[in-house]
Amino acid sequence: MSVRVRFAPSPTGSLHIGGARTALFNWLFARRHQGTFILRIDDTDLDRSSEESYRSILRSLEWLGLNWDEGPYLESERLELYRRAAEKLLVEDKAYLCYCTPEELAERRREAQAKGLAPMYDRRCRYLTPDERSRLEAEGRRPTIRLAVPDTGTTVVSDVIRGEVAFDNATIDDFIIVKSNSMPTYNFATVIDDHEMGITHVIRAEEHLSNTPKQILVFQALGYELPVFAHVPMILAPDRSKLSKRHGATSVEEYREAGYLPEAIINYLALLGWSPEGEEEIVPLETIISQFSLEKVSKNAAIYDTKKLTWMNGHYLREGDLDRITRMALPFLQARGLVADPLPDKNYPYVRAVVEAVRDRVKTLAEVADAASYFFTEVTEYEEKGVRKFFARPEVVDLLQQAKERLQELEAFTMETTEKTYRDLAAELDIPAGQLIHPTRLAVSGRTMGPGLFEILELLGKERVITRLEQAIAWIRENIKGADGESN
RNA sequence: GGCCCUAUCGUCUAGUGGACUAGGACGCCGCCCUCUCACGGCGGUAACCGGGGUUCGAAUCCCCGUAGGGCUACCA
Repeated sequence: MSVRVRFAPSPTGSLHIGGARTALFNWLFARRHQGTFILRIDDTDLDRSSEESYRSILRSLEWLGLNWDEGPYLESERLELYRRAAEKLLVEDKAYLCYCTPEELAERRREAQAKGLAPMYDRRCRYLTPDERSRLEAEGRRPTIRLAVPDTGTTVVSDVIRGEVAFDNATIDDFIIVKSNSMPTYNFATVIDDHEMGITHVIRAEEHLSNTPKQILVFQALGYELPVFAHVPMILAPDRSKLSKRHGATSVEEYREAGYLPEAIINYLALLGWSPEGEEEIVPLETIISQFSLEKVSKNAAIYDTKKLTWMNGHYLREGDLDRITRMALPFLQARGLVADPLPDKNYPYVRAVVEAVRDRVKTLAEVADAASYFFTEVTEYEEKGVRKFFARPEVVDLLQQAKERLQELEAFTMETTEKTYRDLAAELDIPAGQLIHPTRLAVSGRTMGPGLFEILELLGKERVITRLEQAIAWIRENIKGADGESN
């Protein structure tokens, strides 16, 4: 039997990293077994579902490369299926109409808790007489449908990751399967869909483990065959609490906007709760797919660690195909107004070269843009620390002046020729090359760190280098006391 | 409160009774490389939640605590 799995988010927010990992594990499992990965949207909660969330989730999945083979199916478009199933259970007396209102239920729940009792539904509508029923209906009450749960016996969840987990039926409520607005509840719709869609493996977050016996009861009531269950551990925020917005970036879209690469997120997420055979942490997707197995998924909840993700992102940024990285960096450069949008084709090679020079020393696409600014704009200020260190020396104006003159004579302005010029000059002056290099970097970039100086010079080109050198000399003369040997 | 899951360095994890002096990765620290910053290389720091068992032997099996998490909704 071929594998069929599904990812079934509710469209009540953007895809967060926990959901992304659940989707990833389903996707990996499908790909590993040449199965089918289905996307289903569990939008039975009319109040909380939104079109924007739906679009955002699809966008995130696509961006991550978690392509689905079927769907997206919307539960809200499959209501007839749930209605028929509920009808069948009603006819077979496996479910019943309940006329209690939410207010009444809340009140009884509150009372039970006050007495220290388990806040379970008291099943009062389970054995209503026809008279009682028509009286309640006459009151205009809109009923829900509840499953008639056996009060004895146990329901065992057989879970690939956790083994056999037994639940005492007596602890399970006669839970609602159809709401009074005739929408099915999650525990009902999910069962029918999993059955109808021929889902063979239900891979989902651990928060659903406790719901599973209820679903199994529905499977059994409907006479459906059970799928295999696998409950993957939750992903927790750094303070061990459940993930939420107050923990900073938790949605896939936020990571995308912060300049993370999909392959880094995929690699990182794959290692959160699962581990490959070797000791290598940078694992190509093909390897992850070929090695992925539910049995190797760990049981304990994981706390996500942005530091490791960032490290991985830096790796993929450095190693990735340059054209692709450049394309991905482009929006970040444009957002800062550094390059035109759209970028004229003739400017592409320069942007590409800048990205190449800069990407070795940053970890995100946003940082690529930050580190590249002076390749696209004038240098208007010099880093304070660098000024003190390199511009404040009395001989610096003379040094920059000499360097400028030598560079001016250059025909070919390349990494090699500029470096030779600097090395030779340093040798002639009998000073370490650094004394020339550091002030020059500050002069042409405004910064004390960055790519190798000669790489910068070649990229900037002779004209801009000379101009920036002159500007720096003027700036020093104006701002640094006693900078010019002859002025006092 | 009831039910369920989980428990190895700060974090992600390897580990399925002897190969454990507990391995790897991120982070952090140091050194090397070097025009700076990174990269890279080398080295270091750091963990089996506690208590009882079982066993010749326990990180590994069992029990009890404790801690964290989940479910207990006309949310999913």
